[in-house]
Order: sequence, then C-alpha cells, then structure tokens
Amino acid sequence: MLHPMGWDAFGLPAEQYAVKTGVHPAITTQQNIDNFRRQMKRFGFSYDWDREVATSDPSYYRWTQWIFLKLYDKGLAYISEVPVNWCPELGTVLANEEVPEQIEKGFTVIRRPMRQWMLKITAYADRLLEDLDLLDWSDSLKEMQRNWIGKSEGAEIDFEVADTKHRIRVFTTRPDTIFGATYVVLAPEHPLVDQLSTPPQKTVVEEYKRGAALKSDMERTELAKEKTGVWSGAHAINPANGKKIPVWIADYVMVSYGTGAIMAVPGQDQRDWDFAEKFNLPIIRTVEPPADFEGKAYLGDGPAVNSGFLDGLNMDAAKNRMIEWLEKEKRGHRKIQYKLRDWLFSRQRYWGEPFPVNHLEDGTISPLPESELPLRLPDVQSYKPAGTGESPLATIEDWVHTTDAATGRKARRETNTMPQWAGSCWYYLRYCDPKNDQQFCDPEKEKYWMPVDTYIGGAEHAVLHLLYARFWHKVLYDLGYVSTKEPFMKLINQGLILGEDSQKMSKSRGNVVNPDDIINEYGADSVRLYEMFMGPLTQTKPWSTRGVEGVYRFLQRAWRLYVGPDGKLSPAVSPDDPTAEQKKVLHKTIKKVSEDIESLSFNTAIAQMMIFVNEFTPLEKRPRTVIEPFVLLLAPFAPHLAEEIWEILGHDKSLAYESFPEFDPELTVDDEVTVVLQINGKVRERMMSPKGMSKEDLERKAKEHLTKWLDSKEIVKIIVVPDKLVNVVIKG
RNA sequence: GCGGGAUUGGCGGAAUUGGCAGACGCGCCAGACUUAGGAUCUGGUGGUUUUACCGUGUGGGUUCAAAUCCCUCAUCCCGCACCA
Repeated sequence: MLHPMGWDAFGLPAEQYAVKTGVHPAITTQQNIDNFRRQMKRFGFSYDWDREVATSDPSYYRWTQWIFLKLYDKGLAYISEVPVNWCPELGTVLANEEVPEQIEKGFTVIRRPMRQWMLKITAYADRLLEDLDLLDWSDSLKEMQRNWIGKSEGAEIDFEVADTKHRIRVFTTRPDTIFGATYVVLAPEHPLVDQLSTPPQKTVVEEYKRGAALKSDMERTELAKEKTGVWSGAHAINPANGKKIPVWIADYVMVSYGTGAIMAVPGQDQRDWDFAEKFNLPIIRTVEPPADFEGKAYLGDGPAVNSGFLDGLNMDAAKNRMIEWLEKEKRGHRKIQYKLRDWLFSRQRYWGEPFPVNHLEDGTISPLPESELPLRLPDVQSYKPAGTGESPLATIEDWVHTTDAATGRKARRETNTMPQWAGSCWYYLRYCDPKNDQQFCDPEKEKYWMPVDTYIGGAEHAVLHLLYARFWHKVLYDLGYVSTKEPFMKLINQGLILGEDSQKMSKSRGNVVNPDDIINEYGADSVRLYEMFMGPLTQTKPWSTRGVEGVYRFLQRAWRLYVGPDGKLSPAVSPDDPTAEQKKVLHKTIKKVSEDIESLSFNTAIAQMMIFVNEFTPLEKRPRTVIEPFVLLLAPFAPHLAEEIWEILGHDKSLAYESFPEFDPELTVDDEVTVVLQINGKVRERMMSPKGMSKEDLERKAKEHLTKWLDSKEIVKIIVVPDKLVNVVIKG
C-alpha cells in the first residue's frame, strides 16, 4: 500500500503574496508546506513521508518540463494567438475558472488576443470520453466529464453567399431542419464578417463588433436574456431550397464553438425563435408538433413538414437522409463536434515551470535537449508582471537572451510559464519513484504500483484536474511510458465540512475551525474520530464541536475499560475465559469494523465500537482475550490512544506490528432471533425463535402467539420469511 | 434552461436482493454521587386525543408488506450554461 503526500506548490496565491511583500515565493511556499506537514503529523496521518514531492522543486519540475517536451515532439503543444482573459490590474492573463474570483475582488477582466501555448487535448476527446466506461467513478462525476467534453453529432454545411465567391460553413445537429433555415448568423469575431458587410451596413457592423469585443464572456452570458444583432447586408443561399436568406451578425453565436456560424432555424430552436421574433425574420416549422403543443420552437421528434423530399420522415431518418443528400451534392458532410477546447497552457507569471524551449531569431522554436533540464527559474528583482502582458521573467535580460544549445544560435527564452495544473498532472506517477534522477519513474515501479486504486479528492477537481491528468496519462501511455490507459480507477469525492452554522467556512463569516485549537482541546484522536463519525465520507456536513465532545467521551470510556484511575492496568481486566455472548460481541464488532473500513463507512464502524465499549463498561470482569483485540480495531481510528493502552496492557512492541484481528463467521451469527408477527402487515407481537426454524414450525408457533388476534377470523393467507417475520392476512 | 445528487426525530446520521423505521452520537428530561457540577454513572427520549392510531419532502400507484420499486409535484445542493 502506497499512501503518499505531496504539494501542488506553484500558483497564483504565493505569487500574489510575493508581489505584495517582495518575499520570494519559494520561501513562503516552504513555510506553508512546513506548516501543513506539521499539522498532518500532529493528526498522526500515516503518510509515507519518504515519498513527499513538491511540484515547485527543480528535481520535480525537471520532469514536468520533460513531459512537456514529449508533448511538443508529438505535435500536441503549439503556439497560437487566442483571445484570453486579460486582467490589467494584475497585468496577467487569467484562467476561465479564476475569472469570477478576481472580478469579485474588484478587478476588471477583458478579452484580448495573445500569443499562447496550447495543448491539443481535443485530439484525445474521443478516448477521454470512451474510457470513462473503464472507471469506477460516481455517475455524476462521469457525467460532468461527458458534458465538459460535450460530444455532439451533426453536419457541417456550406452556404454560398449570394453574388460573391464566399462560403459560410455552419455546424448543426439538426440538418433535418435545413428547409426551415431562414437566416444565417456569424459570430462577431468570424473572419468573414468584414468581407461580407455591404458598404451601407459597414458602420453598424463595425460598431456592433466593437461593442461585442468590450463584453467579456461573462457579460455576454449575463446579458443573454435579450438577443442583439445586426444585418450584414449580405445574403446566403439555402442549399436545400435555393432561397436567399439574410446573413446576420450576433453575439449569441460563439466564435469558439463549431465553425462560429450557424444556420438559424427558429421553428426548431428557441434561441433562433427569440432572435427571429425580435428582428421580424420568418419562422417556418419543419417538424410537425403534436396537436396539443403550445410552446414556440418545437425541439421534439415528429414528421418533417415544409421540407421537400424529407416530408413525412421522423427526425432521425430525416437527419440521415439530409446528410446523404449533402454529401452527394458536395455541400456538406457528417461531423462530430466537441465542446472541449484545446488547453490554454501558458501563464504570464513568475511562479510556475519555465517552458524548456528557445525562440530562434528566424521565428522557429528549438526545444531544449534533455541534458539541459531542468531549466531553472531565475531569481528576479520584482515579482510584478512586466505589465506588457509578459511575465516578470521577460525583465531579466541576461536570462532571456541565451545561446541555443542545439543549434548554437542566438535565442530568446520563452518567458511564459506553465499553469498550476501542469505539475499536478502526473504527480501520482512520481510517487512510485520519487527520487529517481534518471527518469520520471522506473517502468518496473510504474508497473508495480499503477494504476491508483483509490483516489480521494475534492469535488472541485471533478473536471479540470482529472481531465488534464487523464490526458497526460494517455499521451504517456501512447509513448509507452506507462502501462495503464487510465490513471485513477476508483475515485471518491470527500464531502466538504461546513462551519457550525452550516455555511461554508470562511474567515469573513468567522466560522472557521482551526485544527490546532481542537487538537489542543481534545487531542488528535478525538478530531480524527469525530471527522469520521460525522457521517458518510462523501457527504457535505456541518462541523459540531459538541459532536467532538461526544467522541471524546467515548475515547475516555474506552480508556477506562483498560486503565484505572492510577494510570495502571485496571483490575477489572481479567484473565478469565469470556462467555459465549462476550465472544460474539467481539466477533460481530470485528466483522462490522472490517467491512465498514473496506466500504469507507467509518461512521458505522465507530458506532459499532461504541456498542462494544457500552457492552463491556458495566462489567466488573472484562476478559482480556476479548478486550485486547478490540484495541487493534480502535488503532486505525485513534492510533495514539490505542498505542498507549497497548503498552499498559504490557506489550513492549508497538501495535503497529500486530495484524488486524480476524473474525470467526460462526461467532457472528445469533442462534436465537426475534421474529416479528404481523396481522395484515401490522406488527402485533414478537417472539424469540431458534435460528433456522422451518416455515411450518414458524407458522404453527406464530398462530399460537396470535390467538387473541385471530379469534374466529378467516385466514386468507400466511407469509413466512424464515428468521424474519410471519404475516397473517385475515378477513373481517 | 440542461445534467447529476439529495430530502428520515430538536440536530448529525442508521436501516437498500422490499420484511421490527430512527442503530450510534449530540441535545433534552429525570435520578444517583456531591458543598458544588459544564465531571462521572443510571434510566428515559419520533408524534398524538396512548387498549390504539399516525409517521421517512408532496400526491398517487404496485405489494401480504414500501424510507427502499414505479409515476407526479415541490424544495435544496453541486456542476454546466446562447455549445447551434
């Protein structure tokens, strides 16, 4: 079993702190790591600290850079001009998921094209989708990943622009509705917008484009209620019926999805309907809605109408027929489209992995040879971004200007750094072989340990981290460096612990619980035990200090089971043989605790241990052969206390060397059971009965018990469930 | 809007091939010990109009029997969101 811990140590918070204070992020990062490690050790978590890694350590990021070079060699890393979330105050580009947080802090975020590294995760879209089936993950998590990848099947169709040589290519999932396409829409950023706008419309179009560029993605979405757009002045030809239809520019079409252009079918699409209504564009139904349909756009299935040769066909048949026609006429083709975009892989920051590449004077890129790795982060005077959109690295002249080792030519280093996700994409592989300086992981060790059997993590990583890591893993798999298709077989999202007020813990709400304080008050074992006792691991639940007191009392009772007030072995601990009943309690407890640990149901395992302690506390004589194994059951939950009890019991070796108790299945079953007696499904009596009594005997015995209820009533039916119940159905 | 999950005492939760609803803990009530109790121990604790009836978000259904299976609606949480 491998149970390691490491630190995803690059990233924005350390960098922002450095900008504010001038302290090197490596120093604050180290302090934070030391503090976290101290707290974890205090809890007694049994991590293998020999395998600790930190992504900001050059001996680690050397291999992050190495993997990047593999991606580059495979053509999966490229540079592109893409619109990014530019934050002028921070002087940096933000990841989509960082935008809301920064806006909340009062910063502005605008879209601006910039030269960026991209990773071609889209090349793996299909496999990332399909291989989800191999995984033992929750349905909701798989569904989130599926939605994120967003596969949809449809067609790309070319619309000729009237009186020009231009063609507008659109993507649609509903080629069957093409006869109802009454206009075409281009995203404001679509490259054809300028060429298609007719002179009289030029001004309005230009104005509209400017307005759209000022809006961030967020604002566009928020203003989604009211559709906006302008006519370009141009017309397109509907390839299905040869009709001239207007070409509009509107920001409800996104340039980054599909082809950045759509054919609008208001009859079958609510967004198009809204737009058509507002701008008085024609609406034609091409699918017959049911007679009682009262909505506007009809999205459901039905026979095609107003659709020429498609009329009468249902949706699927019409789609296929239309695609066949388009392909035959060379006006379009079947197309699978993904929502997933390529991964924007550079940040204009200091505190991240430097890219191991040089830019030569002729504009070509020269990857660093492996022997040059790691390419270390240089020290800088100021952590403030260069302000030009470049990272602080750009200000260090003697670092930026270098001689390319591969070609001997003058070169500039890449001044972008990698995003925080980079290091966390493969750390689980490094755990297998953390000190290796020849390779990122010895293949033998990789084969031995991989894949990760159980990955317990926060739900906040449901999509991004888990998708990125799966992507890198698949690339490494294709290159033969890892032996499994998927990195994480079973995945558990632990639930968030809320504040005592059932709100998210936050400093501003003042409901934060500091582990150090609670440990000081109740001890590490109480906190561990309480956190497991609160409820199912995966569930979000509120903290309760009273609840900690409860388990604290339980631990004290457990202690007193063995230890007298003088701190020595209690005289109640007896060498006598246990009764059969006492042995049964022990074995039932071993069974329950073992099985519940396996299924991560720690709360019910602890409940069973409480029952055990409640059972033995009142006894004057507590047979040692029964209560001693219990210490070993308690040990994984409350290791410190268990270890002390173990010592007081007279052992000179740590209980860590003992094996976990095993139960005797025969001793876990009761030989007498309570059988419930029902009349018409209602519980009327109960009786004790030996386990395994035959149906006939049970029925006879039940009737005796129920005489006062049965009286002279007519018995319709008797249901007997052995060892459980007897239900007598009577009439009258 | 789409997708996923949830809803059980005053509270956290337990019970899932359909078979005793409320394990265990918190809180609360009563008692014991005590100068004292925010310590410890013992007993009690779903509700009600208490021979019994009602009760697992709402309303219906299947069944001898439903927290559990089916349908309806409501509320809450998480994720995505003008993805054509």
